[in-house]
Amino acid sequence: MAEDIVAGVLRQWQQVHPGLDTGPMALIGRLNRCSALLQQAADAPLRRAGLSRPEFDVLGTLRRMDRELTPGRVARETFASGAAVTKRLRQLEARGLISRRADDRDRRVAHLSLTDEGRDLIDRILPEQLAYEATLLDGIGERRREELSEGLGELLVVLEGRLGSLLD
Amino acid sequence: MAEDIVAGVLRQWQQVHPGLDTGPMALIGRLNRCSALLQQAADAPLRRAGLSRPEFDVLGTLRRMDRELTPGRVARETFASGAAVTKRLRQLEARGLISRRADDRDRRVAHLSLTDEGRDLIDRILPEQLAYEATLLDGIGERRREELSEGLGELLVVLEGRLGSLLD
DNA sequence: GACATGCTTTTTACGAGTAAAACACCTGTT
DNA sequence: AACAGGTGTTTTACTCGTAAAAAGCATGTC
Repeated sequence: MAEDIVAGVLRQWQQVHPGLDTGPMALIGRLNRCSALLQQAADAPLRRAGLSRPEFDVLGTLRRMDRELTPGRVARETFASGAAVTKRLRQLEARGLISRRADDRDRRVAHLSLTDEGRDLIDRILPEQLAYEATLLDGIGERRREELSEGLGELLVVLEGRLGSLLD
Repeated sequence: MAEDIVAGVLRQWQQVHPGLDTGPMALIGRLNRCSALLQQAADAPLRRAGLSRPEFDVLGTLRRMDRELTPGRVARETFASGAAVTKRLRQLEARGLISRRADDRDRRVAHLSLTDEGRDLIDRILPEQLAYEATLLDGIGERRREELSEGLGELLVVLEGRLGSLLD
C-alpha cells in the first residue's frame, strides 16, 4: 500500500517535535489536500463550458431548488458572501443564463431564475461533471466510498453545529 | 441521527432529475464543505497570531524540513505557485520571520531559513493550533476519526496518481 | 568564447473574493 | 406623517491568487 503525502509530513513533525499529537493534522491535512486536488482536477468539464465552480454552484442551486430565489438566498445556499454573489449574478445575467424579476411588494429584492439557456446548460453539464467525478473516484472501492461519505456527513453535522455556535 | 446539508441537496437533485447518480456529489460535496468549514474555523489561533494559513504553511514547511529550502522547493511543498510564494516570502521576510541566503554557485537561487523569531513563533503556535483543531473534531468518535484519516489517505494516493498523469 | 536552451525567481496585469460602507427600501412606533 | 431601526443588495477599497512574460543566470555545444 503506497503512502500518501501527508504521512511523510507527519513523520517529519514527529522527528522535529517527538510526541506532538498530530492526529488533527492527519485528518484535516488530508481533507484539505483532497479537496484542493479535487477542485483543481474535477472542474475540467465545467471549465470547458466556460463556467467556474462558484458559477456552476449558483446555476445548480437555482436548478435543484426549482423555483425563483433571491440573491440573499443564493448566497446562503452556496455559502458565499452577498458581495461575491452580486458579482457572479452580474456575469451570469450578462451571459444570458439567469434573469431577474423585480418583486412588486418590496422593491429591494430581486427574484432570480434560470433562462432556458441556463437550464439547458446545467442539465447538459451536470451529468458530464458527475461522470467525470466518478472516474476520479473509481480507484477506491465502493465500500470505501460509502464509508467516507457517511463519515464525512457525520463530521459535517458536528462542524455545522460547532461553527454555528462558535461564529455568531 | 441528524442529517447534514448535503443530504438535503442530494434529495433535491433526485426530485429534479430522478435516477441521477449523485454518488460523486455525496462524497466530493461533503469533502469540499468540510474543508471549507474547517478552514474558516480552524484558522482562528493562526489569525490571532497575525498569520494566514498559507503563511503558516510556509513557516511550517521550513520548520518540519529542518533545513534551508529554496523558494521553488517551498512552492512545491506547499502546493502553491511560484508567484504566490514570492509574495508570501516578501511579507514573512519583512516581518523578520525568515531570512534569505544567496547561493554562491548559482546566483538565481536563494536559501530560506527561519529566523529565531520565526522558529519561536511556529513552535508556540503549532501546539495551540493542533489543540484547537482537536476540539473541533472531538464530536466524532476516535474510531471514526481514524477511519476517516485512513480512507482519505487512500483517496489521496489515488488522486495524486490520477492527477499526476492527468495534468502534465 | 558565443549562443541557444532551460531553469529559478520575480514582476506585471488582471480577475475574483472580502469587509465595511453605502444605498434603497420596508415596517412598526409615536 | 415622520422617523428609527432593520433588512436586502450593491458598491468601494483592498488583498491575494494566477498566468504569462520578463529578468537573470547556468550549462552544453558548436
